[in-house]
Amino acid sequence: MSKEAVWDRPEPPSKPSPTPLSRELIVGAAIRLADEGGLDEVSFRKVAAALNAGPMRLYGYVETKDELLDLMVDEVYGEITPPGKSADWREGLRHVAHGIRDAAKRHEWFIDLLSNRPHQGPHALTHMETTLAAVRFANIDQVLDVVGAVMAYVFGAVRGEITELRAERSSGMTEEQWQRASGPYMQRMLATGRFPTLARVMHESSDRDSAARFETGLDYVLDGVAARHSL
Amino acid sequence: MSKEAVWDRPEPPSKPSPTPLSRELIVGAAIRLADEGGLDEVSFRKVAAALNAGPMRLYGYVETKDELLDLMVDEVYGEITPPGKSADWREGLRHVAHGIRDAAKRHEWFIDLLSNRPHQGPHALTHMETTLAAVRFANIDQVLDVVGAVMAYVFGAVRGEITELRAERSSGMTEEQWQRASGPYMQRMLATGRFPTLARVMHESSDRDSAARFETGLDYVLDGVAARHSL
DNA sequence: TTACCTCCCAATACGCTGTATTGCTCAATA
DNA sequence: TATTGAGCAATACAGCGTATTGGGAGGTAA
Repeated sequence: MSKEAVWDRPEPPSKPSPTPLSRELIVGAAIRLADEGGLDEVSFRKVAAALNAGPMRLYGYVETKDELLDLMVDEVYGEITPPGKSADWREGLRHVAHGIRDAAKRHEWFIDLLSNRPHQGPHALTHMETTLAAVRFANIDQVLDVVGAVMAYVFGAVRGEITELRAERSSGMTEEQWQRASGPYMQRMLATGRFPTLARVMHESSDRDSAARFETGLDYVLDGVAARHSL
Repeated sequence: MSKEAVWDRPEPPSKPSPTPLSRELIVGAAIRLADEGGLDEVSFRKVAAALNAGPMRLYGYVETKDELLDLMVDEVYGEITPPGKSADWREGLRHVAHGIRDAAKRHEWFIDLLSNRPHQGPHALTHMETTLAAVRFANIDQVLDVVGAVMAYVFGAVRGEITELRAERSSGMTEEQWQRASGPYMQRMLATGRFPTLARVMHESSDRDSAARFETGLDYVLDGVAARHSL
């Protein structure tokens, strides 16, 4: 007795055309996810899903999640254009500073991945190389000090900007004044009278834009370098 | 028919004497765990276990894990002694800088919690208040710029130090030289000849201790402030 | 052509996370 | 004494990184 045909038999799982994968594709997808939804969106499961793959397939290309994050960081370093061959160390360091700041604004998660592990990817190394090369002092120890200090300032300042930006976004968007943004709690604290200077700052300071503040701080550092080494 | 006695009946769960709890106890336990094993050791389950309690009991005192982390951060701010009433703004800012650096060395996780959210706990606010008050410039905008720049440098520099320290610890302990520490990979990269300045730095720079480098950078910033505002 | 082997991928599984929900037990009140 | 309320423990759920397992396709040997 021949069985009747089953016309509407569902396709067997049907291989949703297993996309060929690569490290670049994976890192790219992870960066896209992180740009859109923050680092929380970067999980092996989600990255894989974005590439029509099962989570475990990624392990063929990337050993651990930490490695994926390292690759993402290095990719960002790759986006930063190196300083030109100008003889002016100030100009060179300014270029580097803005390069990092701009990259961090494009990829807000970048700054969160700084504390994990020193950056030794190829792009990070070339970035370091060109930065060091931009400061042509005779004394190599001085070069290290100067570059180290500028980088420290830049990372710290950018971290602050991003943090502030996130706070504004999460606490109701577009509050132009910080004290309004942090709402009743801050008002109450200031009302205690225990923070007179803080209160004065809140009320009397003109809220200058963040780019200008970044620039001012950078000027302090560069001026300090010039003063110390009398350049 | 009377049942035989069961002499070795296990005690019913027996209430392991439910320790009284408090926010301070919880935050204290969390800090201790983080100091010993890093932020990964701070989970509601582990903190609760350290206090002989079930995980869910903590929710009576702390709303979310983020709140717990905020409390930990504020506790650290509380440990930092404020600058004295000296009239010297340089001295004041130096004191603040070292206070933060020392605290971060005691609690390495502190620096990891900086990017999450602006610090507005009571101790953080007093810290900010005393810091601002230490810089008695007439122009309040200048005060903000200066304090902002110094804090940015300090946080960035400390982040770098901690990161380096962790890398040394994880890659085989006590390698005095960075290039040796990062092992064959770094050697290969330098051997490519693509990083001449980096190579020169690695080989020729004297490895000065991190405290001195921190100090030098801080001097740059303070000198720059003095130069810009001609003090 | 048929049998087998190998490699790649998917599925499953484990232990961990933060936290919502449920249920129990004891103390104080009506 | 009966009832209610509070506080805590236990359970449950969805997500995580990743180790392990299993199956199906492709190439090779008989």
